[in-house]
Amino acid sequence: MPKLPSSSRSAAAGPAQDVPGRTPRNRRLPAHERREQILDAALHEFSERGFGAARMDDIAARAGLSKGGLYAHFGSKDAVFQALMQRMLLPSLLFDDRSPQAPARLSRTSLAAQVDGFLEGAYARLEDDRFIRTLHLLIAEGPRAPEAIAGWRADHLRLLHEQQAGMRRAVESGVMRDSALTEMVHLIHAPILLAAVLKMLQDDTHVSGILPRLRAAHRRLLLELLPPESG
Amino acid sequence: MPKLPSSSRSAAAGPAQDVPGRTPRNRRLPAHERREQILDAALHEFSERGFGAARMDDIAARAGLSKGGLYAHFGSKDAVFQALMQRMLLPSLLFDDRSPQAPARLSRTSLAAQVDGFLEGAYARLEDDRFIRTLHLLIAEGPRAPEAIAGWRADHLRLLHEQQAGMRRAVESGVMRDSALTEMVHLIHAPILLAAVLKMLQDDTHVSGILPRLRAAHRRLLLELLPPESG
Amino acid sequence: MPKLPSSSRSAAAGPAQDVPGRTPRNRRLPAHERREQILDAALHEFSERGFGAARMDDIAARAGLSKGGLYAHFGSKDAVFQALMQRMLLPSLLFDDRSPQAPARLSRTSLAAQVDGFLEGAYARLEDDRFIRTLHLLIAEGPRAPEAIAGWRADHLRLLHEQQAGMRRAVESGVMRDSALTEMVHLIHAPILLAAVLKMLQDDTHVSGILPRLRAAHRRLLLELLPPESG
Amino acid sequence: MPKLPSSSRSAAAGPAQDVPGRTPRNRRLPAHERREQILDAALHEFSERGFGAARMDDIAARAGLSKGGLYAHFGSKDAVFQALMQRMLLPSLLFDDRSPQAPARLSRTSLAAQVDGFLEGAYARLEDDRFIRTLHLLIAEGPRAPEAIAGWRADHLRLLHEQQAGMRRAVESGVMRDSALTEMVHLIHAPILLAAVLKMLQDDTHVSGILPRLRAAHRRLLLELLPPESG
DNA sequence: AATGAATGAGAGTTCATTCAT
DNA sequence: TATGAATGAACTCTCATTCAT
Repeated sequence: MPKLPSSSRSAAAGPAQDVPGRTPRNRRLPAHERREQILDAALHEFSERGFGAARMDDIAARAGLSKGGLYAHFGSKDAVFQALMQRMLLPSLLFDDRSPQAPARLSRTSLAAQVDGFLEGAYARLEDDRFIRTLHLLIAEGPRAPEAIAGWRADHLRLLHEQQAGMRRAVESGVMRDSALTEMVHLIHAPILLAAVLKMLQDDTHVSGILPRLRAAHRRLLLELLPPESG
Repeated sequence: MPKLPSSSRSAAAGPAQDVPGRTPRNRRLPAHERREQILDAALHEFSERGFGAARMDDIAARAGLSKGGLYAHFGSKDAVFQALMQRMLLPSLLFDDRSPQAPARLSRTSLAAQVDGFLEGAYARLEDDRFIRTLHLLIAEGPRAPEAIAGWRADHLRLLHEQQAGMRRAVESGVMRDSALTEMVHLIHAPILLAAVLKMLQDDTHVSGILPRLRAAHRRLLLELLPPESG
Repeated sequence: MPKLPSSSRSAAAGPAQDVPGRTPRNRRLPAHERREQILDAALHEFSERGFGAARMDDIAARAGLSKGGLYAHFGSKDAVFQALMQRMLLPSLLFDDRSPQAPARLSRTSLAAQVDGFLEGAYARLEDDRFIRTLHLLIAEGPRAPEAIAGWRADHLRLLHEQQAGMRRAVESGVMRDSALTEMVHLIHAPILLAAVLKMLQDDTHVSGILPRLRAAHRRLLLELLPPESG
Repeated sequence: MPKLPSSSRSAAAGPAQDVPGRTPRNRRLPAHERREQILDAALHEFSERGFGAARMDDIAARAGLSKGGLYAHFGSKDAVFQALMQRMLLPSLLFDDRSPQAPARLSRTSLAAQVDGFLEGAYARLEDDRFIRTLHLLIAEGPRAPEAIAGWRADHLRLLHEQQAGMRRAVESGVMRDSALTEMVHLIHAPILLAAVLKMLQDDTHVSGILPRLRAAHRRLLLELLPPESG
């Protein structure tokens, strides 16, 4: 029986040594750049292995310095995590402000264009590995960083409220129909979250097969329900 | 920067010692029962702390035996996790088969009833702590148990395919309208996943405030798009 | 690093599960037979893995009963070891009394015959796996069982003294020459010990190639030095 | 039956705590020196208790660092053992090259001198505790480190072949007699192995009483058989 | 700022031994 | 006697953190 070293490391996940010293040890980097490199490395390791299983050694190696050097920038593993959460959850990471709102005087054509702009932004973000990793980390380890999460929560609520208000105005001004979607903007975003979770759980080939169809159906949904009744 | 005591244990989760000897050490249980107890305990500990931070001691204590005794039933922490995933994902996790399908000859009334049945089942499950825990664990630690996940994937795909086929038949037979929802059943389920993720991330008071409104809007969405054109 | 299950078990030695339940669980065997079976199993496991690494489970399984059953016969792992040593070191395990001695009136012919008898016995024992295992165990773990070893020591000394006395008489009576070999009988046995140790350390093919040549040279040595000068 | 306390620890060997902090914790030693200290400590512990019963804590303590520090130098207990075997077996363990060979033009006097040199080296090594420990470890735990052993095997065979060839040349050039000893050099070394094994198994007082006599007889054996017939 | 040897508190795992059945 | 679930004390190994250099 081959000796499996420890059991707290997934057999499925490749060892971090496979990507040794991604950054080739640039000495004495400006502190700010180093912090960014470290947080990039931390995002990778945390989302790959989870907070508990990620090792400071691996984060340091991926950031191109030694474990000791890492501690010159962050006082603890938790500090790295908190800082990462802070950076991740800067406004509009999960949602940007391009979701269909209601600028004055909106022709149907421009509504379709706006929907397409929204979808383009949202589904493009799904292709960004960092976005998926971030969301995964948020879901998986969020409860570990309640304060950081609190910031995200507030942000998230504010954005949704703004969008909801915009919807309401759009309906009142007649550029959008009153529908389930304008009643709860959550419904507009739900398919994107679904897609993101699928990317976390299903294999890539299946997801990349489904994504375009999901996007098309999502577009159809929005264009079926958002435009005003007549025209 | 405040120094966190040990850093690898969540500050949010209370220590397991707070609930000592939950099961009062029933000696010599039939192996089958013990396994169930252990998996129950494991679900609790894993979802509370994550796989990495959960301790075999705590799982054992919660299951009412010693750590050594635990190892008589599962050869490793990973094995516990695998078995847990196996057991959890037997009944299709995210969906049951009550989502709106198309029995022959369906009046609009019965479609509404069917929609309500679907929503009732889905949103009731959201109130089940075990469901949320399980889904959280699936998302957070899924990649750790690729084989167990593979089973879930297959299940999930099969169910979706069946539902999609049902939708197609319903459209062809005229009991449902051709819409974004019938084109991609995913869109029907997306709001529920959104709700589940909100439950994981937002505080309970906010979520319980939103949930009924989300459910109402979800219902409205389905009833706006599913029924056939005429009526 | 692939996860190796435990580290205290040699990767080179096959797991004991490979030979599961060598004896097919005969229930309620006479105590004496069971003890013998257990000691056989223990000899195998101890010599294969060493005392420390041998497991009571494996010994029990090899003996055809459960761990609990084993403890009905021996109170502890040490007790098994002690009993094994006792049994192993019954007189003349390592040496028998056929080494060349001096019966009255010994022609040179019969000396050669006696040498051959001695060699036959000694080198035949080298082919006996149990002999090699026993000697290996004696060397490897002897210090663990000082009392058992004490018995062997006494035996060993007594036998050598007898042989030495026999040699002296043979020289005095003129049937053997006074030589290094008669001065120290140890020298007569040394090549056999060498062969045994080689069997423990070198690979079988090499040893089986060397053994006949060693035996021939050993024979030549004895016949060169033991017979009286003239004739 | 007297119950032995823990049973997996030899009653004969004193606990390592009796010699606490043998090395007074020199912090930050160069890695190379530390490795040597660790291997020294490992030789002691392994040979005292056997591989299985030796504890990493004790090895670390004896080497003057903490258990964790030990693992910075060797990845596992097995790795320590392998490295130890490697180091131990570099200089040919059992034989050096001073065994009687045949330099050109060798008078009988110088042959005797050469024999004495050989015996001096061999029996001096028997007084070296490290030699006995090493040999004991090789016999007792050799099968655990097949790769390390492979190196030793090759070495051992090479040395014997060279000696054998030297013997053949010595016989052909007439400086040695053709005898059992020149036919198989093993016979020359056998008494030394016997002495070593006796040191492992018999008590010191007995062995130190026998050793000089064995050495004398060994000398006599060589001088009786090696010199050429004439004189 | 950076390095990496060293620490030390666990955590996972093993296994001799016990004991209810 | 026999079974095998259960115990608990070790033991190996890990890793966040410290600190001499």
